[in-house]
Amino acid sequence: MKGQDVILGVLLEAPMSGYDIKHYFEKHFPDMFVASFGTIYPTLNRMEKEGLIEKEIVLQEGKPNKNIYHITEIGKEAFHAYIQSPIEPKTIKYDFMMRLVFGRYVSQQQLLEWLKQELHQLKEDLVKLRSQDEDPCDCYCDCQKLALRFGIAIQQAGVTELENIIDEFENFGQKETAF
Amino acid sequence: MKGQDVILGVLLEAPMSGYDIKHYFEKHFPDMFVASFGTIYPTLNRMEKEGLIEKEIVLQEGKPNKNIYHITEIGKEAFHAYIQSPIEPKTIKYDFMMRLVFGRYVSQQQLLEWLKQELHQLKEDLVKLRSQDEDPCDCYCDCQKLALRFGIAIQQAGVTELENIIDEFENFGQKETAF
DNA sequence: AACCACATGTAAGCAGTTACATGATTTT
DNA sequence: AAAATCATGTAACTGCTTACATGTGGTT
Repeated sequence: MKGQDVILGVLLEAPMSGYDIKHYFEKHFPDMFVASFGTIYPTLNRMEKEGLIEKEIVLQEGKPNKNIYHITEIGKEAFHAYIQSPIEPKTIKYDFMMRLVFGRYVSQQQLLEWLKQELHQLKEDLVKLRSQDEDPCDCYCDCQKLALRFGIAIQQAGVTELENIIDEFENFGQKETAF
Repeated sequence: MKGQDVILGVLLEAPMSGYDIKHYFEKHFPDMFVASFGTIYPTLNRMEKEGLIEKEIVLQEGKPNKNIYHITEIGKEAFHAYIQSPIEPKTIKYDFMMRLVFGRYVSQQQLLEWLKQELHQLKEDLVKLRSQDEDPCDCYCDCQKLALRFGIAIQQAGVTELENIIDEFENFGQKETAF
């Protein structure tokens, strides 16, 4: 799964600009895929050259022009090649987890700060996912609801466990260093 | 967090070869960090040149020689620079989740297969984590136990939710297409 | 006979990031 | 006056992957 595959997937739903695509990613695929403009724009240009997508320049007043891309037949074929390929194993780079593993090399205060920081982040993400789940504007198909539900379950578990860990830490852990 | 930082972290615990480091990663950091030999060996060579680590060649009989690396003072400083830098946001590339989102473009059979496949994978990973948690040979510090506990909680939630989803799918979902 | 574990390494390539450049409009 | 939103793009770089090369000894 690379940028191209995900871009084709969203263009299958509706024609969009690179700018739109990035915001679509951020809204609908948090914790699934990240892409910066530096990836999206060059990828779109390459895809257009290869005939996977076609550009339509939309003139706007007071705003820069938009390049609206729509998927071609060749693009649809490329998407189906992806969707029928074997699922790639997930890859995670979870710095917070690494910090935990290396926790013995920092102070208890530092560790607690990290825990609280991560909890804050997880909670924020969870709120986003839930609001998306309840939003009737995004007319999700059942599959998208499934993905959302799966994501929420995992996120919720992370929040709960972190809360427990922080609780224990504040009630027992800190004392060990304090005395 | 890049390869170098994690390598320094494990060398802080014990001197190791590149081969050992990879296996250490796989055992202790599943779902946190992945690195292939193609990353590890060149990184180790670069780090040696920069004076972060030092090599000791251990001759072995019947086996190839080993390059055992140990961390230097400069290496320890580099590790502390990492551990005191702000935590990087986690990055995930979760193909399975993407497939779910794009699920409407495939058959119900395909979707169910994906769900079962992912459940199998998650369960396998969970078993690994649990066996590590119970293994007294790896004398973990409290922080490592915390990391493990956090990882297990998330993994367990994924397994449970997927099982529910598959259950519902087999009892209701399939009928819609079958009749 | 084939394959896996042990052990290290190189070369080519790729996907993606960061930082920069441009520039109007709207909000704080 | 400053910052954010809208909108696209390039150039330099980096971190990593894939595939290959090499070779012994033990297992199936």
